[in-house]
Amino acid sequence: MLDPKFIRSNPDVVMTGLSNRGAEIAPVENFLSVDEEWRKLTTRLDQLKARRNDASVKIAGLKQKKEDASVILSEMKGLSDEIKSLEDEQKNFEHQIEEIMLSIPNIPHVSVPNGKNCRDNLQVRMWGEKRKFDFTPLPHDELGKKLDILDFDRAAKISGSRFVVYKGLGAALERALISFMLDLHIKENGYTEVMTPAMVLPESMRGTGQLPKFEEELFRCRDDELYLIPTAEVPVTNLHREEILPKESLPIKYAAWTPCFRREAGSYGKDVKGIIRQHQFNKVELVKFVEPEKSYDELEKLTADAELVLKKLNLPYRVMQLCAGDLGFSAAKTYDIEVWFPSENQYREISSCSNFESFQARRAGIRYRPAKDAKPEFVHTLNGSGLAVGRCFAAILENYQTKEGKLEIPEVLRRYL
RNA sequence: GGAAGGGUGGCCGAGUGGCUUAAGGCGCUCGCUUGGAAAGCGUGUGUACCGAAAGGUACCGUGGGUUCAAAUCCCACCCCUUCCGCCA
Repeated sequence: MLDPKFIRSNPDVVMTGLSNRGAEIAPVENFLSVDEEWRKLTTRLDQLKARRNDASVKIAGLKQKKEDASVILSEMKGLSDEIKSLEDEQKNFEHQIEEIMLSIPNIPHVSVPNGKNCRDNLQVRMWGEKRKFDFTPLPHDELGKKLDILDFDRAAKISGSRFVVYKGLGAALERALISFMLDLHIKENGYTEVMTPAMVLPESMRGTGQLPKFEEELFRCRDDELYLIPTAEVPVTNLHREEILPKESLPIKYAAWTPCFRREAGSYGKDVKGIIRQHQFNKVELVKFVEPEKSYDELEKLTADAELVLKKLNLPYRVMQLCAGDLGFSAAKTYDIEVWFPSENQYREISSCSNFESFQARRAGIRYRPAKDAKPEFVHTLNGSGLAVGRCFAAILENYQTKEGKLEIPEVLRRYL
C-alpha cells in the first residue's frame, strides 16, 4: 500500500511510476476524489461529534442537579440521528478508499529501468564458467527418471499434474540442499532460522500483497478461512504484523524453509516437463526488516547472500535487474538470479530478491521507532529466495551429470548425504 | 465435539450508563535528593485520523444494536485459558 499522504501531495509522481510499470492510473484519480469527499465529511462529522460530547457533559450536569434536561435532550436526538447517517456515508467512503488502495501496486524505485516485460530486463553481472560437455547433456527430468530418483508418473497418480515424487537419493539430495542452504544463511550470512505454518489467514495474505488481487494463484481450504502459502515470504513477513519493533532489533534477518503451493492458473502448457513449475515445491526464503535509509544496501547484500549458494555449488548464473514492467505487484526493485540449464542452453530464474520499501509494512502495520520519543515509522521489508530448492535440484542434475548418465555430487553437499 | 471462565495503555489490574480526561500498581523518562547509588519525592509516559495552527475526533477482542450518551446493557462472531471426550 502506498502512503495516502504521498499520493495527495505527489499525484503526478505516483501516476508516472505506475505508468512506467504498465499499471492503470485511474485508481489514483479515483482515490483523490473519494479522499477529498471523505475528508470534507470527516471534518464535518468531527465537529458534530464535538457538539454531542459537549452536550453530554451538560446533560450529565443537569441530571446531577436534578434539573430538567428535556430541551437539550430532544435537540441531541436529532443531532445523533444526523451523526449516525453521516457515519454510514463515511464508512462507505472508507471501504472504497481501502479497496482502491489495496489494488494499487508499488511504484518502481528511481534506479529501475523502464521496459515492458522480461525482454527488457538488464543483465547486472554473470558468474561461473559454463561446463563444456563432450556429450549431449540430458534434461534434468530424463536424468532423474533414469537414475530412479524422480517419479512423475506416480506423483500424477496420487496428486495429478505438476507434482513429483523424490525417491531414494533424490529425496536425500533435496533434503541435503535444504540443510545446506539453511546452514549457510544461518552460520555464514547471519540469519535466524524460523519454521512457520504453511497455512495462513487472509489477513496475512493481504499483508504481503497476495490478496485481494491474486486469489486465483492460491490454494484455499474449503471449510476454513485458510490459504496454503505460495512462499515463506507470507508467514515470515507477517511474524511482525501490527508490531512496533525496537530500533536496536533492526535489521531483523530470517531464513525459513517451507513448502510453497501455487495453482499456476494461466500457465497451462508452460514448463510442463520436469520440476521447474510445480504446484508444490520447497524453498528456502530470506526475509529482512530494515530501517528505510538502509534498505537498498540491504537489497544488495540479500542478493549476494542468495548468490553465495550458487557460488558454493559452483553453478553458473547471472543476475538480472527487472525493468519496471516486469516488477511484481508489491516490489519497488527486484533482482532475479538465473541459473544455467545446459540441456536448454539457457538461464532460468532460481531466485527473486526484492525491496518492497514500506509497501508491505504499511499493509501489515510493521513499524519501528526511529528515536526515543519519535513517532513510529514503517520499516522496509525485503525478501529473496535463497534458493528455490527444486529448481536448484534440477540445475545440479543438469550441470553435474556424467557421460555415463550418472550424477556427481557437488563438494559442499557431500557431508549432507 | 461438550462444559466453564476470560479478552481493558509496554506489563499487571480496577471499572454500579454520565466528574472516566480509563483508577491504582509495575516498568520506563526526566528532575529533586546524594560523594555516588538505592530508597523516597515530584514529573512525564499509547495509537491513528482531520487541521496551517489552535484544536478536534476515534480506539477497552471484532462487528452490529439499544440510548441524548456505551469499556459498562443486548445480539452475533473471533481468539485465549482450564476441565471432559476423541486422536497423532
